[in-house]
Amino acid sequence: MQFSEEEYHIPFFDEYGYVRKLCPKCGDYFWTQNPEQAFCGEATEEGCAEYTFIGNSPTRRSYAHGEVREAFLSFFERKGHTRIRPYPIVARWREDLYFTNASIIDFQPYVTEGVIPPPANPLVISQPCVRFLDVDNAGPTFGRHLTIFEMGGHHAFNSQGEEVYWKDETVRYHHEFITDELGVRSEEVIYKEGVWSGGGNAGPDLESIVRGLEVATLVFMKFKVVGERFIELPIRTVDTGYGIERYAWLSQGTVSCFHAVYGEVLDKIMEMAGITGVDEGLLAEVSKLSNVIDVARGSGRPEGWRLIAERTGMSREELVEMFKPLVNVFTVTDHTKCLAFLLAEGVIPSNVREGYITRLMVRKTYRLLRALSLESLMPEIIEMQIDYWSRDFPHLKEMHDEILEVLNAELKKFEQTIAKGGALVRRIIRERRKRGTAEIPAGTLIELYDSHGLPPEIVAEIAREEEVEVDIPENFYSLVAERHIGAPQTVQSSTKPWLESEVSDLPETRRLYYEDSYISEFDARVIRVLDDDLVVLDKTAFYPEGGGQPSDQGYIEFGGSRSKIIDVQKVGRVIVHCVEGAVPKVGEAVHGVIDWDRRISLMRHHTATHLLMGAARRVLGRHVWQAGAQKGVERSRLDISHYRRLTLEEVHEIERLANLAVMMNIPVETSWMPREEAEKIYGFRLYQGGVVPGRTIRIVKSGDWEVEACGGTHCRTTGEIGLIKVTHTERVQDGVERLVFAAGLPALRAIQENESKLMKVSRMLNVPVERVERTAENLIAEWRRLRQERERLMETLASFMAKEYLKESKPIGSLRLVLRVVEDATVDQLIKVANKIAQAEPTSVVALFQVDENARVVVMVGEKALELGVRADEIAREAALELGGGGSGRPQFAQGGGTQIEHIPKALHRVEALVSRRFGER
RNA sequence: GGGCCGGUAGUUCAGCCUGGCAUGAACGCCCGACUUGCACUCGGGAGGUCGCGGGUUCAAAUCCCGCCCGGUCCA
Repeated sequence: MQFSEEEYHIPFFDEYGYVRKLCPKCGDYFWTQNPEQAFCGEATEEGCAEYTFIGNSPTRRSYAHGEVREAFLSFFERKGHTRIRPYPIVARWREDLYFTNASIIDFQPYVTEGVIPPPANPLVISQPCVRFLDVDNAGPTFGRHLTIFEMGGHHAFNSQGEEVYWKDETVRYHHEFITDELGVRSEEVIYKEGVWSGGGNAGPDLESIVRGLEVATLVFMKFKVVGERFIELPIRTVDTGYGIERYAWLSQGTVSCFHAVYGEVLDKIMEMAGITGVDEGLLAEVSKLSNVIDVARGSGRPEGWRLIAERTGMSREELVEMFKPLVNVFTVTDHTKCLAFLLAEGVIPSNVREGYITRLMVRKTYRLLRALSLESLMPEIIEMQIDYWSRDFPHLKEMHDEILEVLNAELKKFEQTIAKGGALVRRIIRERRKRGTAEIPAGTLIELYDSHGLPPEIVAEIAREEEVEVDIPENFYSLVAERHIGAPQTVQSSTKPWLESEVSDLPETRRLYYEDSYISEFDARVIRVLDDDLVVLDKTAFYPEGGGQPSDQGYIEFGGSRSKIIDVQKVGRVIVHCVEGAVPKVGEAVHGVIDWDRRISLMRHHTATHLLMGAARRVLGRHVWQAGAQKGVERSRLDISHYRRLTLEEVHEIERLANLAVMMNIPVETSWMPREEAEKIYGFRLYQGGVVPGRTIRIVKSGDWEVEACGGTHCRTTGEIGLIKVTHTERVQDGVERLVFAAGLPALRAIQENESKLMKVSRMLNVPVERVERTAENLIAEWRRLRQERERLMETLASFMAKEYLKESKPIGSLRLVLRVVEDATVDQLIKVANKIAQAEPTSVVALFQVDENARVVVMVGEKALELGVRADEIAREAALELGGGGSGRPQFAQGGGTQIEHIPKALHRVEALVSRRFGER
């Protein structure tokens, strides 16, 4: 996709004498005031330019990170923009993203699609953004890419009725900011044409480039992307992104962006890593070319390496060796800030979603620190980041303890993984060494990573200690990926998608349950019947399934008949009832009655969910978020994010606090509020239940205990819940704990059921309840003692039996045959006896039979007999054959058996015949 | 959400593929010898519902199915 010149040719360019040129290197069009400018001037990977601001700033003065932010925000405030506070970096209000990766994300999709008005128009914001996609670039590119950065955005939302500003003004604002405000000479600013698309939207954009560095992208979002086609949006959005860190870098002209932004944090990490006296001049040369060479990996464009060799007189290998630790420090500096921010917003490292990304980042940082021998200092570094950044983001300081708690728990886990894996690797090496080959094949390497989480570098490191070299295949990670292809993706089928069009012409159903959640009977009129069992009414008190609350049930009466309502669903703005039995006609009046026992129980459970959520946050910490919930009539469940298994004490405390909230009999207030107002008052913790669409949202507030955006039906006061009992907890995934609980009468029932069980046990033990525990302990101890006692007796008995049986043995040649059926014995016992006989008499051949529903035979051969060639497995097999079964074992010991117990005599005879035939005459 | 690995003595594990004695291994623990004592070393000993529940089989730690618990990779 490409846009025509027309899309970019704005009056500003003509007025300022800009000309449009085509860059022969990267093939992009750009606008410049300098007719001599040959290339686009951006330090791209293609090498259209190099950084010329290093040690040579184009701005009037140098700006610290915070100064750029403030200069940007106040400049646009003066230009009539309203300053907006930044949103969270965890984009909990969106289902398609984990993190806020641009300032416009804050306003998608509701504002950009016209569902709700923007908080201000135009507005300006400096939004911290997280881009995990850049995780491998953050560091090696000297700070051009960062996993966490601030995006300055001035946004205008233009609609038919409200035209704010569009392309020309946007570029003029930007130009004024960069020239008048920051003092960059106008002819140094190049605008490069581009096409932006993302999040289902698209539009032309202009990138602003100064001395090789792209410092801003000015996007004019005007299309919705549907398949291959671009459809004009009703709202045209000015979506600008100013790289706050890049402006700071540009203005300071430091050797890296990290030097410009991270101040004392970078200094301290450098100091910890023992990196001192880096040749600034050399560093500057490498930095200037960091767009075309990757000094950490030794990769990049050959002409880049040639150039750098010319300027520095150093080879690629020398440079890599020298710069690798430095780049590692950059990467660590970036990642630890990102982690501090993520953990501050309550992300728990886990094996799913944003938690997994966070875990990956913790582990990568740990590995890098390990390479610098600093792994034990990771908490300290994170603490430095908290300290440094809380000047601008005070919530970091507030979450200080929880950030470190979660981090330490995660580090401990990883250290355990490594320790366990290390032992495994050493075992594998020893095992292979025994078989002659010590090296570790690629397949094993992949399995170690995939199943045991051991990165190949760590395996190699351990192997080196064992003096084994490991070859890591180039395409290691694609080999891992190969193991995962063919895993079928389960697609959830949505229920009756065609239904929406069938009812979209109908007016919104009046929701009586929101007017008064205690309405249990109502009169209404049928306005549509579909499919012979789906009924739409003009108004209803039946709650449709939603927000984890199941639909109501009950019945409707009309014209003398009564039909059950078995399901209620919301389709768009219309509520559809699924009827069992006779169906009313369109226009008919119906009387609806809700199954009130069911509904009131659901209401108790729903309100109880909110109270438990509030309790969990109080007991476990503010990192706790709802990760899912399902209400039921008898039992409900609430999934919460937490970094370790809940202890019984914690569960009891949550239970206690929740019931305290019940006893306080707090009024539960529900109200409809404009989204932006609610967010302002209560913050984003409103969205515990997940995404809540719409311009106004329903707020359910239980005093100071808990506030959530929620569409469910609730009790009037918390006291109506009566009782909350957590019946069970489980771990649904790493970092998510499930509380299963009951509210109201089912809670009482749960307690009574437990009591019944306890009483039953107490009766069985014939002791009072208070003594049950002690008695059970005694019983177990006694059972243990008896089992050991029995073992000893069996042993004694076996010795005795062995002696007796040996006396009655029959000599055959030089052998002694012990052959008999033993009454009331177990196979284990027979083995013991046979063992003792064989040990006492080396010439013995023992075949002992045991009979119950089946017959079994144990055969044991003494040492001498074995030397003579008696084969226990042969005897066992032949005897068992006679019994209609099979047998096998080793020459010295074997067993067999069969179902035909009537053939025992034949089997006995066959054993004797076999032994005498083969060994009789000797 | 899906894939893979694992659950056996207090701990780390072997045995499982190919069903047939858990005389399992190492460390730890207890007793004894050596030693002033400790450590080391040597000798002896205790310690197991083989995660749980079904099934197949004469016979299951081992094979099959389900569940529980832990680890790990991917989206």
